[in-house]
Amino acid sequence: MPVITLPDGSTKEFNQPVSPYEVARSIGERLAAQSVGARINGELCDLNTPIERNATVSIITTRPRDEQQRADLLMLMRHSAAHVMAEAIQRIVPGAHLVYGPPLATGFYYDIAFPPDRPLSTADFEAIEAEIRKIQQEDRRFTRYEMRVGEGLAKLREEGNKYKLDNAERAIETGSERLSWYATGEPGKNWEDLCRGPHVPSTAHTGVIKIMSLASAYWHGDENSDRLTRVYGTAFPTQQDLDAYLNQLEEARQRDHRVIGKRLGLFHIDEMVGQGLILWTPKGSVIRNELQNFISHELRRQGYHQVYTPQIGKLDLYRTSGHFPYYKDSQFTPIVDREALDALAHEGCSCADLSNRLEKGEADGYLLRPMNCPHHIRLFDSQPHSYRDLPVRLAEFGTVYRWEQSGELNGMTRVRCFTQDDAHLFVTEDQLAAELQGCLELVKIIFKTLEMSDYRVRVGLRDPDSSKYVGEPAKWDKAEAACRDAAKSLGVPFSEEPGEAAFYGPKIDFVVKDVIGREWQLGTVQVDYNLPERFDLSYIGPDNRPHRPVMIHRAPFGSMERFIGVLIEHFAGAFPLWLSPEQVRILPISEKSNDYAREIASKLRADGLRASIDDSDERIQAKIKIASEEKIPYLGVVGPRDAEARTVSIRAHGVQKDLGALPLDEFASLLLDEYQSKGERSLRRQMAPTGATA
RNA sequence: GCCACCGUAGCUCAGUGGUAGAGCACACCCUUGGUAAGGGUGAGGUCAUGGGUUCAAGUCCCAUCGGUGGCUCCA
Repeated sequence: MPVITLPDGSTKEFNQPVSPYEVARSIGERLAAQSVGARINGELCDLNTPIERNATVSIITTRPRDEQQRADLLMLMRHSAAHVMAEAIQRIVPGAHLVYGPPLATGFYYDIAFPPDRPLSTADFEAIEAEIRKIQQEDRRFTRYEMRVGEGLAKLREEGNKYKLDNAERAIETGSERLSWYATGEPGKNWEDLCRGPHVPSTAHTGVIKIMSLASAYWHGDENSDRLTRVYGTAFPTQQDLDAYLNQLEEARQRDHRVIGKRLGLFHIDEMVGQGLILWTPKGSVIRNELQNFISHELRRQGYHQVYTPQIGKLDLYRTSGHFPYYKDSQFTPIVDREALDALAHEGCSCADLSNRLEKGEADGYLLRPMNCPHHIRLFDSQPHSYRDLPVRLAEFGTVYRWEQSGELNGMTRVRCFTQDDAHLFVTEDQLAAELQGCLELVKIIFKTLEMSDYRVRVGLRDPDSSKYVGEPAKWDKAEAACRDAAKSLGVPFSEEPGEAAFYGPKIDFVVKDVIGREWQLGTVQVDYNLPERFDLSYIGPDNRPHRPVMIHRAPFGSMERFIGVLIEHFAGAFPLWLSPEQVRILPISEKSNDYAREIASKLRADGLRASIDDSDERIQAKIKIASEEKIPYLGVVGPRDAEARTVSIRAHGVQKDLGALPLDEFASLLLDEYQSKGERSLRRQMAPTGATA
């Protein structure tokens, strides 16, 4: 006799097992008609899952009441939409083998193995979507049936889809005692798919489905395994929901740093220079310089020493550090000097030989540096150190070079040459905790100054099953504990992720999302017991004996390129005053005021502001429009009235109106205050106290 | 690197085998206008590059280069 507890706390008793659908019907026919699934004791289930014991039941309908219900609805709908799409695809390409089709936060995908002679193309989308609509109109019920493990495996073997067989075996490994299928309609007669569910009641409940894109994916994510075609789609309850989503995607695209970077002329990537190599325009360079000055200032306060080291070093250096053997495939090829190369050529050494010898250390060369740490380590080690010297903190805006795979390159966020705001701290065991915290503090200062709050913190630990890490487990344990403790002291939630450590040590990463939802690691702080070992670093302790220092690698911005890429998206190109390439533009109403405008602009420039003037013969409306599109923070409009009164009429970016006039000197000093304070939009606030905003 | 798609004027894009287009930007002229685009004229393209098919290629095929979305990788 199950007693069903509903979300409002009320209960209903039934004298036989019931389904959520029947529970819904007992409440009202309309509810039942809108129902698509349920949470039974918190678990997402089919609408007709039998409930035999007392349970709490929450009905999921097409009219969600809260975020959780909406998420559940979308999950059910999209998971089911993936089936409908797969059925449609198999109607069009009968030889396609299904692999795996999960729902996602923004839609769903289905990995499918297509016959080599019939790959899927975007040209097929229209036909597939037409089939999808047919299947939806057929309104067939999602029908679940189960089999015992042995029986089920036999069925799958007979069907000859190795992928599904593999899915089943994996399910069994994780403890499933039965295998389940969902037919869209009648089992044995209609289309079906091995699937744990749950699903909506019928194909008519799968919402508005749109196929989004094609991609390739490796089976089990293993690049040596089969290459599958991943078909991405999405589904929403209504056309309006879908349109809103597509609209949102388009808006995100307009915020994309690659789009804004081009439109505002912040950086340039040139085919002739090379893939993944950023050319910083004068405007982009202003932003980078401001950020570097900002961080340099913080570093001086925290007792860092700035150093310069070369972009290149001997291969042996990176053999010692481990970078060369470990990351050989993602570095630029070593540079072998001319004499050595001539000699090798003379003895008939082939390219393969050379590569082999370089790898074995039988030939030497230079490497464009993939990391700055080896240089800093050698600099540290060039002098004997007493414990009294420590911590030694060496900082450098160090440019590094990495051969990223061409398919990975992405605007400023994934490049082949980038500059880290890098530093290496050489500390005693006792100093480690405090120094780690100091590093995290720095990252926090940066994120706060730039009003970036939407980030997550990841503590990257080693994967105990992997052999890719160097060093003794005991040291790893110590280092991981230090990272965990430091992260705790940060006061924000963090996740511990095994397998995310660097090869030489664990790390604390700050991860942000770009406009299309991809995650990028920015700031990072890493504890390293291993490189000091490899380079045999030491300092003399109070006991007059040598001790091994611990190293901290840290880069609060991460890479200047990536950080600024993300920053462009964060501000949608409308930078705060201190970062704006052009801070203020003076707009004369007509040619008659050009002289006064020039006078103002040169005064502002003399005060240290980045000021320009628009003395084109456009009308003032056009000048404002143009400046607004260029996202200039402040505009000074001047006409004869202002010239007479020695004032400037002010506009702020994102504020749709004239903020009134200020005397020239006052305007300049307010701008300077705002510039120096970084981030406070004080002038705008002062001029528009009613809270006019973007 | 892999799969799919894309590459036409500085930018955004139209152009399905038969004489290369539009808007914006740019140059010049008119306009001297007080808060989100005044008007006119003009210049600008070996249609990414190289091959091929064809009487004829921006358009079809192949290769290369570059980009986009994913996958894999990311010190």
